[in-house]
Amino acid sequence: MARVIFHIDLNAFFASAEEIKHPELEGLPLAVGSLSKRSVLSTANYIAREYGVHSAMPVYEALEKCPELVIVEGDYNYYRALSAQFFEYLKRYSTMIEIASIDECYMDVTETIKKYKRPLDLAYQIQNGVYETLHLNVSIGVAPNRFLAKMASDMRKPKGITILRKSEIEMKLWPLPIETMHGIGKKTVPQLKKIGIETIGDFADEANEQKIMQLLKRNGYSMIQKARGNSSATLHCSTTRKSLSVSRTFENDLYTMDEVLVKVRTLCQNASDKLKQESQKGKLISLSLRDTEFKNIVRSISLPNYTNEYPVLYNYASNLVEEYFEPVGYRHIGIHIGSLQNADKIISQLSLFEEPIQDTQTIVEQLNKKSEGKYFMRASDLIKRKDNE
DNA sequence: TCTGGGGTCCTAGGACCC
DNA sequence: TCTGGGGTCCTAGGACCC
Repeated sequence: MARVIFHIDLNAFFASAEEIKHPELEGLPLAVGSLSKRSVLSTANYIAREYGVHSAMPVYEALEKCPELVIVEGDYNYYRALSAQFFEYLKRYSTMIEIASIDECYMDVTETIKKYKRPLDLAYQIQNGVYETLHLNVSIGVAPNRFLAKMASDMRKPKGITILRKSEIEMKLWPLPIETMHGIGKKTVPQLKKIGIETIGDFADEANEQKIMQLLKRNGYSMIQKARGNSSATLHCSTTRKSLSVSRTFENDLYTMDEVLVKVRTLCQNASDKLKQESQKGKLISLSLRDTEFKNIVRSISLPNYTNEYPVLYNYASNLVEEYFEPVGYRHIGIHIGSLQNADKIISQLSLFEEPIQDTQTIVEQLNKKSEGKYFMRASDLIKRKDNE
């Protein structure tokens, strides 16, 4: 049965949120970023965009394009709270909501829309309702599946409502340049152009199918189906997070291991705080290092137990640092915690199989004992020893 | 004065087990 | 004895998105 999917997108969300907080800034070119020298913009309002300023643009470059640009330091707790209100408001229209990011979601309104005379009435009601309740503008795409709804909401911004029926894709979707296709990024675009794919229509064309499949492998098939209007209408409404990360770019590059360890300590503390706040524990820790040449390495290790304790995280993270540090100059460090589980669930799983529950204190003591007399121990050795015990 | 921070998903090779 | 195939886990890296 055909579904009706809305894709709802908050327009220039962070910038609009700042205009609510600071009404005096309305009418000025405004961007949210950070004032440190290596920062880039998160969002620019539509006035700033007229100067060619856009998100992910380095601050210095944005100021070259628009010297009068007002840059506000981001207040992400405030944005998260506002975003939660936005999704809460939408729930009155349908509980089948897939949150795609802080400022956009998909909503299955197949049932809701039956109560409306004209299908677009619901979209207008939501658009007006969000503005009246939260003073935020949204664009809405209306389509039979997720991909088309997303493409539709992108077609008119800000404050647009766009319907994209499958019968209309030849006219409305296929003429668009391939770089506007959701899921095709800046690495793939030049490769596609090389084989003569310039538009979404070219991508959907059966004559190009073999070439595209060769280039994009397995992913190619589902992308081709999307371009032909055949993507899934099933929403993923679960909100369980799978990983969590904290990272920082530093104003000055770090050249010594001690400097790196100091930063890693703080990042692990932050990661631990966030995990505890959400009652999550992780079983995988990764350290990412970006050097002055912008080369990234990521080194990870599976932990013997789920944890959210700072001493444990730091122990493994510092082992990774000591194992892989090179005096090349690092501009960015990240700590990533994966394989997350709800903390309560872990306990019940353990007791179910009657495995010994090792409390954090014990682990820390063991780790400390093993490190005695040594400058450091490789994380992999720790795991091996654990397995042999 | 080059290029943030927080996510998701996919691929691919090797280890290891049966 | 010269060599299989399937499944799963671990690790590294990369593309993409907002």
